Amino acid sequence: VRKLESITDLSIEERDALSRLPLIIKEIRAGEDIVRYGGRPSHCCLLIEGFIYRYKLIGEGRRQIFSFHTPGDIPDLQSLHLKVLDHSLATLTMAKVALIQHDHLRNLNFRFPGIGNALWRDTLIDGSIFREWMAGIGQRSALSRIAHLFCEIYFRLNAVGLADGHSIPFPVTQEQIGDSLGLSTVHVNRSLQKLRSSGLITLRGGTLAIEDWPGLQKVAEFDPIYLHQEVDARPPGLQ
Amino acid sequence: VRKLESITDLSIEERDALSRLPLIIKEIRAGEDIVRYGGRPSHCCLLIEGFIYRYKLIGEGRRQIFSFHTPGDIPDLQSLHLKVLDHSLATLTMAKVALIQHDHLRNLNFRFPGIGNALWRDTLIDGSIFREWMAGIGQRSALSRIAHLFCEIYFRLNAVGLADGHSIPFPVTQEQIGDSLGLSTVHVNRSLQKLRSSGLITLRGGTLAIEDWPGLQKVAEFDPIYLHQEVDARPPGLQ
DNA sequence: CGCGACCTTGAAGAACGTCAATGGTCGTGG
DNA sequence: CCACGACCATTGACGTTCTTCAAGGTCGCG
Repeated sequence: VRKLESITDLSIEERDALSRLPLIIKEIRAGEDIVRYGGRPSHCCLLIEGFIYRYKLIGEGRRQIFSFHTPGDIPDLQSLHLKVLDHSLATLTMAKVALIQHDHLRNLNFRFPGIGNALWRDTLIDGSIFREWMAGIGQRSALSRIAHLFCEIYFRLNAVGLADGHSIPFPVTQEQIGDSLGLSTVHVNRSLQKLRSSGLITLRGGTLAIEDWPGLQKVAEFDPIYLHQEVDARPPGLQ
Repeated sequence: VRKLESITDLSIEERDALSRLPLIIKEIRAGEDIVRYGGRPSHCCLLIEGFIYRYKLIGEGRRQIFSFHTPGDIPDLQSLHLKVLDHSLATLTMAKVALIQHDHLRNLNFRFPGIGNALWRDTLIDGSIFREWMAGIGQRSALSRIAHLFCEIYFRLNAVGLADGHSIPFPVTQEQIGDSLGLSTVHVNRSLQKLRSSGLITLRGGTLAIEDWPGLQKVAEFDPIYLHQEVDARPPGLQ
């Protein structure tokens, strides 16, 4: 649970206070909304297990996905300071989340500014990732965008120890990939085939395998600086 | 200078502490970088006068602009917690900025958690705007994107009292509009002509006039919820 | 007056979207 | 165990949006 802490920053024995936070554990089925656009949540949502994503509906039947989240993330930390939610949060797979009351978190921030800063930092990284996605959607080709998404997800999962060699779980449909990158399903499909036939990746049954990291990174123009990883920023596990 | 405070949140007489902050005032010519990608600034930059923008270079000769900033903004507040800058900051016009040392700000946050929270909130709104832009670039047509940009800028300028009736200063070239929305200059030009001939706007010599707010808002599908304006969120001045 | 920065215009083409149909896989229920 | 349906991946044909290239045109300024 407190792997969140090791991700963002080194804390002292204030992790003691963290571990005493009252949590409400909740299981949610795949494909359900957790909180909705316009809502005014009174809790934050720490992801313990599974995958979730954030999105917003635009006009008629169009959807933009902003981010995919992996265990340890608190995707709606922002609701601590923004009263009304400007997007929705939904599950990709079945997920286990821990709800934390805003009041408790605020109290914690007050008593331990170090924790507050770490959380603040976390929301800033969130923003940095948005910028990178924006740049990708605005400037990169479809092929490059998809490759970039794969690089990022692999990198992030690897950082929290959820990569298995050069493979990661990636339970995202082609439609969802399209909605996250501003592409149609059909075009995602065709681009994926190119990535596959170039021997860069394999993607099947919710598992993504990076077959050629340098090659993929080159197609993606992936530079992980925007993820602001604290520590060694170790290069992905494949040798 | 402390109009920043009225924007984000109501502060007590901690505005006293704010006004005692040591500032370094600096004037910068139009079209210059203030801080660069990869830098490790030790100051934050409060914009007092003029317009500036944030951007990142992608691949060969492509550029993504993330945001335009108006007086009162602190565009690189994030550098307080993220050591290395993942994008650049540059002036659109001549600008006057106040540099504030990180240490001083951190100290202030420590002594007045209320200020810290307000600043945090500010960075969260920043992130919210990124999400909206991302959605726009990913899902909206060129016409709609441009209209949306105009709505946002007008709305923000109006909120800080810089709108003059239905006109605002908008010293942005068509190339820069294109770079911010993921469009080519040529296409921006053609789309602008459509907006003009529909009688929605006029844009000349760095001044943008909204001729038909409801019409523009409709084309843009503009919903200001994402700007998280505190107060009455008064509708734009044109009655 | 002339130069540079910006806006405008036309034509051709690439990248990507839409529509529509087919096939694969998996879980569920008969 | 098999059949069915739901969901997802795949394919082809065709259309649109947007890009690229290239050439003027306008305006302000030294």
